[in-house]
Amino acid sequence: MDLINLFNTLNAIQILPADLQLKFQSIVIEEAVPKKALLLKAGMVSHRIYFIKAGFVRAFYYKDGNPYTSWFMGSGEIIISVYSFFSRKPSFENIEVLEDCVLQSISWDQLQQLYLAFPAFNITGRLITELYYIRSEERAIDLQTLTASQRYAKLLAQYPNISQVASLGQIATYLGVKQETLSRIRAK
Amino acid sequence: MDLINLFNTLNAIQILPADLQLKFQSIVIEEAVPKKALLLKAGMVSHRIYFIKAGFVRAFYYKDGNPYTSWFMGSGEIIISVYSFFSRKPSFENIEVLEDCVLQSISWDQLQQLYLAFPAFNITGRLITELYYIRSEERAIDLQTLTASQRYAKLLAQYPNISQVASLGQIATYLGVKQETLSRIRAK
DNA sequence: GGATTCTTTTGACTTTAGTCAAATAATCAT
DNA sequence: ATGATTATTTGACTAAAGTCAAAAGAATCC
Repeated sequence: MDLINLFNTLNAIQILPADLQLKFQSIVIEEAVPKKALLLKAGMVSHRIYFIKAGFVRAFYYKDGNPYTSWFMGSGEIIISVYSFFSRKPSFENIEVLEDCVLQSISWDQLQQLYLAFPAFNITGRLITELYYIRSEERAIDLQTLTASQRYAKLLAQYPNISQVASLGQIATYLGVKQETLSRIRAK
Repeated sequence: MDLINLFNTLNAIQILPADLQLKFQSIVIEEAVPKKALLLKAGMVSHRIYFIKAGFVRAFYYKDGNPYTSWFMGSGEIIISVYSFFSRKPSFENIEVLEDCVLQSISWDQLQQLYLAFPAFNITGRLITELYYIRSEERAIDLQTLTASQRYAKLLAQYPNISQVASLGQIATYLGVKQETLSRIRAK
């Protein structure tokens, strides 16, 4: 299996030794997941940690009956529903495929075994958790300090072709504005 | 030293065995910290994890020269600048005492020693980290889904006498509105 | 391929929040 | 205590975002 992209992402955090790379080769599974599939349903426990080899996904949750997007992720990124995956409790959010994906993943149990067998890999694990934490803080800071159009510009810089894969409404709830407002931000 | 409140908070997460309680007795230091003191200055690394026995604090950061409040914490709560404390890197945020405090704390090194000597305490540590993560996610969700006055009502429910210790401007930046707007929210 | 459904845009209007300035209230230092 | 400083409130106005409804544009399905 071609794990080059996954190794590139992990090596950027901390270099993976050769024996750990071999171990990955033996446990990672790869699957093609079509648009509209749900990787995680609210109420279920997140069991797997995924790497997006190709494709695009979003996470969303419901509040007072209305859907809100929590985040988007594209190829080269690692996806989990952080709270559910680490706490082993039911997720409040859903993860949905927006563009046909090739995903590579391992289970929570396999990850724990990697931590036991390769203690240095705990550092990578901790750093990934920190990256997620920082991302969550940054999101709150953006909502607190940026205007709606600044947040939209930032999202576009991160995912330049997001408009081709996510709907106006999905992007609007991520930004915290109504879709009519986002349409007008785009127009100018 | 009176660690009853601290033990109550930790026991609510996971029961602390007697020998660990004794260990705490020997390493926790208690200090009185006056209003306006800075527990952490941006650019410095967060070295200690504090328990607020009494008092009130806030964390804030600067963006484009303007201060923004990240969070408030009161007695019975555990405070750290999560990112800096765990990553051992300089903090982007400041922690400021808003009301004279009695703080109990241990250092990062001591915490690591507790993890080594009492492996089960890792679970408490992980749960505290999760609580912080959830708090950060909840903050983003509130900014995304609630109106300014709903956010203010929620803050008041959490810290009913916050107006006595935090200024209008400090609360306003936490809520993501101008202080004139918060003044008008209060008026009605 | 054309009707149906869903998504996005536009328009007119309302509500909410921001801006700037001045007035009032509260706090602090001597 | 009292004058000075700082914090909060209020007013009049502007800007931004929300609401509701309808029209235009895309995508999808027999």
